[in-house]
Amino acid sequence: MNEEVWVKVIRIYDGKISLSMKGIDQRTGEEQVKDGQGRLGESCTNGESRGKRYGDTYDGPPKRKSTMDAWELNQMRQAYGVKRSRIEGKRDVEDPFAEVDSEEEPNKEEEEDVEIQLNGTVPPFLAGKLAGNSKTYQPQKAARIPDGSLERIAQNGSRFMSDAREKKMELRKQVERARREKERDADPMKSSDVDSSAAATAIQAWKRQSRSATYGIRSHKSIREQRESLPVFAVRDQLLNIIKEHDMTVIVGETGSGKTTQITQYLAESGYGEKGIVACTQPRRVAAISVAKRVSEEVGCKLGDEVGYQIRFEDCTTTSTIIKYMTDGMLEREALVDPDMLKYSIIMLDEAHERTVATDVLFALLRDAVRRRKGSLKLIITSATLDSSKFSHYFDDCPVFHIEGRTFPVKIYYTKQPEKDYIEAAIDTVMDIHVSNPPGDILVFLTGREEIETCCETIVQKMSTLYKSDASVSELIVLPIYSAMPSEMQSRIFEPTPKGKRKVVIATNIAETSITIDGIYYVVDPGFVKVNAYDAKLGMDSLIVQPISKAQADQRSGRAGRTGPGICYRLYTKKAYEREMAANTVPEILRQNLSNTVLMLKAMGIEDVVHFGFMDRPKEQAILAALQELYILDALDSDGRLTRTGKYMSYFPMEPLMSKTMIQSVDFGCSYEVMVIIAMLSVPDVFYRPREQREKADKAKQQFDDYTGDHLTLLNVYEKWEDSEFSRTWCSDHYVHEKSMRKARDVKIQLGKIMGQLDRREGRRDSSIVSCKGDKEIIIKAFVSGYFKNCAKRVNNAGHYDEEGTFRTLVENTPVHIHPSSALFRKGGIDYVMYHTLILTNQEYMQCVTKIDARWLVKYAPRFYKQAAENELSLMKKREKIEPLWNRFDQGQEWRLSRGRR
DNA sequence: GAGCACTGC
Repeated sequence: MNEEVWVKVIRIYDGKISLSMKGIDQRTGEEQVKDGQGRLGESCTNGESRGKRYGDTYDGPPKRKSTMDAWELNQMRQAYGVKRSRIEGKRDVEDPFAEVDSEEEPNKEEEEDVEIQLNGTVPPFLAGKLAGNSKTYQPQKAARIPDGSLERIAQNGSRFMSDAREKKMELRKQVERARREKERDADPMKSSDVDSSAAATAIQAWKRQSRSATYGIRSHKSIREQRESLPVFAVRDQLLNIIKEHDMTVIVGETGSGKTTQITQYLAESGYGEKGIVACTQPRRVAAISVAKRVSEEVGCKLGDEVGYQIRFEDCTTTSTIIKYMTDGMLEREALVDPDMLKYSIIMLDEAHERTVATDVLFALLRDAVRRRKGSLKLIITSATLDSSKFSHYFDDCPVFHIEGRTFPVKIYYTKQPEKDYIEAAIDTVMDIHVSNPPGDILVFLTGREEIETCCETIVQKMSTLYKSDASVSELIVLPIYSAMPSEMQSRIFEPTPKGKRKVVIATNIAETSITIDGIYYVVDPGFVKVNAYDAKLGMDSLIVQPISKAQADQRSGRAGRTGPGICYRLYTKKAYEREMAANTVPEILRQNLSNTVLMLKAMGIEDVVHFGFMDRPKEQAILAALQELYILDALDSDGRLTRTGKYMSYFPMEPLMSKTMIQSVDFGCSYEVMVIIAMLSVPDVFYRPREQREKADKAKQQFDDYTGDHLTLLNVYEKWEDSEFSRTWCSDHYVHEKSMRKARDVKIQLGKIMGQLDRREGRRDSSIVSCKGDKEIIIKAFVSGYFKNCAKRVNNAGHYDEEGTFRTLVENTPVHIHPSSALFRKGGIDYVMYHTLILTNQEYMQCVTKIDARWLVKYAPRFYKQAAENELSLMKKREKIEPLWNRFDQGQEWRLSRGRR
């Protein structure tokens, strides 16, 4: 009588086995689940309670539904042994993801044996173009002579640093040993804190220096006197004439010329403000805010009235705003909705020589807008001396206007011989300056946090022995600064130096442009910088130490001449400067993943991205890789045109993988959770880990760890912070960066707003932001549907489970490892993982890792993955014979996986 | 059992 068909489902998850029954009730047509004891569970085909899609017009990825459904139907048929028509009738639901929340999935028994293969997706519009070249893709290098002394030093690194590192390791081992012995002997109630050990306190000595804050020197001149004393004032009329006669002008304004604050005012005064807004872009937010503040004081208005600023989370402008300072990224996003820049009568791209990606994109967009608007839009580009002719040529051979700067002369010293060890040389130079030169603070440029800390410690140690042997030596205050440092500590470098003492600031690149410190008379420049070299083929970031460019070297030495004549000690030879250094730093756009930029261009209606009018065109392969990525994400169709999904993705200010995940999460019914996690992923690392308190910090982090991995760990952190009512003390108690958390909250709010805009666009009445209420698996599945490209399997070279913990990426088969900071580090029972980024340091590491079920890849990325057929060899076994490729060679059969090695 | 230049939307 009862025609129910029940199937036994064995579920192996996290090492536990559960047994349940699954079937279809013939009377109701509902799918049902029984637990191991035969009790009836909740129906699981009903997708209604899940989040809804963007209304009924959402068309989704065109081929996905059918492919996926076919596969699923097949699986169900095999598992259930039910007639085709019956299941298909049941599966005929609107929502392609109706099944995603089912507790049990068919075919669980095969979980351990799933093999995943790449489909070898090549976008039809790129067929043939990807051939071969990608193998030869090399990231650009800054140094001109690869075998020069600088490049050699950069590659070998500092011997001093490695020795210091070894010593510290040894010290830590000793401390650890002592701690263990103490624990064994003494009573366990007594805390044996590593932090209080003598060794640690010695290292700590320099950190305890602190001083009361008193700020800067105020000028006694009136605002008008100050304005008229600036070099740019002398050429005011001349400059306005040139701008009047030409649509585009390049201005070479040296530091201290007053161009940033004055030119906008001149333009407003001469009537440009009546036809539209006078805009001025800055590469950094702090610059936009502080300049706007200064100018509003000069104009004598409230900030936000006639003079305002706009940055990502803050729009301080009104309808009466005439002069607007903004970040370049902000203007770039405005170009999405208003490519002709109709709001503006004149736009000044300030600090253009810094060549941020946003400025580079704006170069081409604004040049076109100026040409289209025929005289009603003007463009000013400010640049350093070195590129002015290149800039002029690019902007239709426009005039170049020079404004002298107001800085003091800087005497430059080079070393006679290349320095063997730049850290040691830097330390010695600082000590030398302090002992034998007249007063004036010192600024040292190093490449990273570790170098800076070691350098600080060594100088403090050396100084303390010096004080003892020579009482006449004045005190040297040692101050580190780098971006990842908490802001309270950063502000210490601005405190004026007490009389009779000297300050040495040891900084990264942050002091090159972002931060200006008063009172610097001496600059020590070893000539190196840490840069990100992005490998487009592997999708891997790596931080490498490189020689700086001439422009950078000059920028650094210029930092000594801001308050008086200064001296710059370059720890390299004059020959190295002249012959080995590149003239300019390689623009960011040539070193970066371009998928977000390409998506924006496509969203602006620019079809031929490869031939877009960049000033420095990125390598074709980098653009093609971006196009391919966008195609895989369904942001582009098979002709390379923007899809609806792609359009929606472009509304989000983040990389495409994230925006895709965000959009997909609505269908999965967990958009709230995904929104929080994405916000957390788009801010700098939230976990604070001072090196003297590592163990405490690690313990604090473990409280948040989720067994599935780091994505849900981040969610935990945010929710706990929210529970604490966004408390600052909660952050410091749990070793969490408050600055990052607050930014994450801002991003979350912004994401919510964008989602709301999408809802309105789709005419939806209910919000698409829905919570899955603790269903972890759904959240991870949503991420898989966007991040399927970033997955790895735990296998060794021979294709077996790797005992050492090596994974291999599914796309390029690159060996990678779980980063020690991950919640999954050294955890067993993990076959497949999804990661957020790859970073190359000592090893290739996956950062932010979560374990996944391999079949989700086939289910949610059917265009990209397929399950290996039973009669085929294991993919890993085949790798011994076959080269896995995204078939770049054979246009005719581009859906085939790989090509035999002949 | 290890290491995170710097921005921006």
